[in-house]
Amino acid sequence: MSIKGLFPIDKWDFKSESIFADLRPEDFELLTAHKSEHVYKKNDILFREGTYPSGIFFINKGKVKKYKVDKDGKEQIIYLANTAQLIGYHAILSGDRYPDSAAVMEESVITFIPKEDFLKTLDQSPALNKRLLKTLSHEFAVLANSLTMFAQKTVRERLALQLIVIREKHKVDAVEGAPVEINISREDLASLVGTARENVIRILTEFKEKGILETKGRKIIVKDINTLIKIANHK
Amino acid sequence: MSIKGLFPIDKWDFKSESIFADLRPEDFELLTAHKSEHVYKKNDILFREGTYPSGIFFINKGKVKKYKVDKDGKEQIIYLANTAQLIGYHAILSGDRYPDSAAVMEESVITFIPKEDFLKTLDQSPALNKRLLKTLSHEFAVLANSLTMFAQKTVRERLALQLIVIREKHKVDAVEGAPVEINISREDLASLVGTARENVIRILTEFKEKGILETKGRKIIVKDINTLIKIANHK
DNA sequence: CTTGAAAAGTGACTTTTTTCAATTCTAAAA
DNA sequence: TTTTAGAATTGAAAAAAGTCACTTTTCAAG
Repeated sequence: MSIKGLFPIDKWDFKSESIFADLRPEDFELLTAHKSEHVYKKNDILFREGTYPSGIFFINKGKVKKYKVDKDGKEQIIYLANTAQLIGYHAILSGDRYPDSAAVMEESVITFIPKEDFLKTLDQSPALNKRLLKTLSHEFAVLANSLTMFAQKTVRERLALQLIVIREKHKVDAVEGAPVEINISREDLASLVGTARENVIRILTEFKEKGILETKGRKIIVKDINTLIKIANHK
Repeated sequence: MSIKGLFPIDKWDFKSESIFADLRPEDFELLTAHKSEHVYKKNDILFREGTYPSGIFFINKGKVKKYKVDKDGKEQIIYLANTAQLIGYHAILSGDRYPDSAAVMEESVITFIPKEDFLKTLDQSPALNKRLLKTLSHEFAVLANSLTMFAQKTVRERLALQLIVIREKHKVDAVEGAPVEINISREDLASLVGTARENVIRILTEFKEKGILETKGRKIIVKDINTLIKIANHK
């Protein structure tokens, strides 16, 4: 997935290839033996930083934020996970506690798979091992990229970049052809970009005045993605 | 490794448990069948971002920086690797190109293991698979932590934190009992902290005036680690 | 259709960080 | 020991980002 060749999205977001794509039927059987499905409401919490993991979560449909909270309660969003993505496996693999929290951003349908089944499947499936190694090292590269972005880009550039990335993500669940409406609170946007809410609002206003985007209630509609790309790449 | 219980270093740095610790002898044999050892000089480059990986590098003794360079040539250090650490495996696992570059920071002895041997060993060793999954997910957590730090802490706080982390790393190769001399250019320090060199220098001067550290030529000696910890944690 | 609480937006001001243009220092090589 | 290039340092000014106090808008429950 790329925008005019300029913007390889998988440099900025995790590949969406399914982690379970090449499992043998018997492995898939074992993995999903005790799965359960739930509908979560907005703001429901899937897991909390510092607790021990009980299983993994597959997002059938919806949006989930992974975030960390610092001493002052300030939230930092690490990643926005979408429909068809799996979360919560890092802690199980590392044998440690969850390094971050996860909360549902809009009503979502999510499948839970107990830790034991995941680990058992991992023991008997070389394909799953290989796939997870690939996924994790790719995720690492994406995160390293984010780090560089935080260290070197201005808030304005980071916001432009995130708007592009979020818009791409929204496409997954969007109606074909219709303009993509980005539905995210200014607070979450600020937390994703790593700045204050007021700052985000000011820059959004500037973008609106320049015709780069429009708002419809609280939703954001990108009108001029090329300028947004230019801004994100500037420096 | 922790400092007064306050500061779990493995939250800020990768575990130094050897990745090869629990390999069977025959797997270790296969892995090291075609290894080669070289002495690298300061500023030698091990690999460059965007190139295809040819193997993995084990640091027998020395210091290596992993970094990314942006369009303007500005360098961002992602990680400082030390004696007994392994680098360059992410790209091989992801099946992609190197996401960052690696350069030697001081004369270093480094063992090279060809990609083919690494992959073959990976195919026949469940222990290596397990260990790598554990390592990668831990590394991911550390990087997520760094990201949060970049997004939420001031330059002053980040510099304090990095000084603590670097000092811990220097201990590995330091003479027992002697004061730890941090040997890093202001430029590299700035690149690690994600700011301008001048900014680093000003804050170092401030720390010096407050008796938190001393300099000996270009080397930095931490005198009051507790204050440094307080500064790093403030917010 | 109202309405109240949460979210969004504004303005003024402060602090932090960057930038640029010097000058001084350090360490390695001659 | 001297030389000298690269590294470190300093000062001043501009720009970016953060903070605080407040007003307006939105949206969903009643």
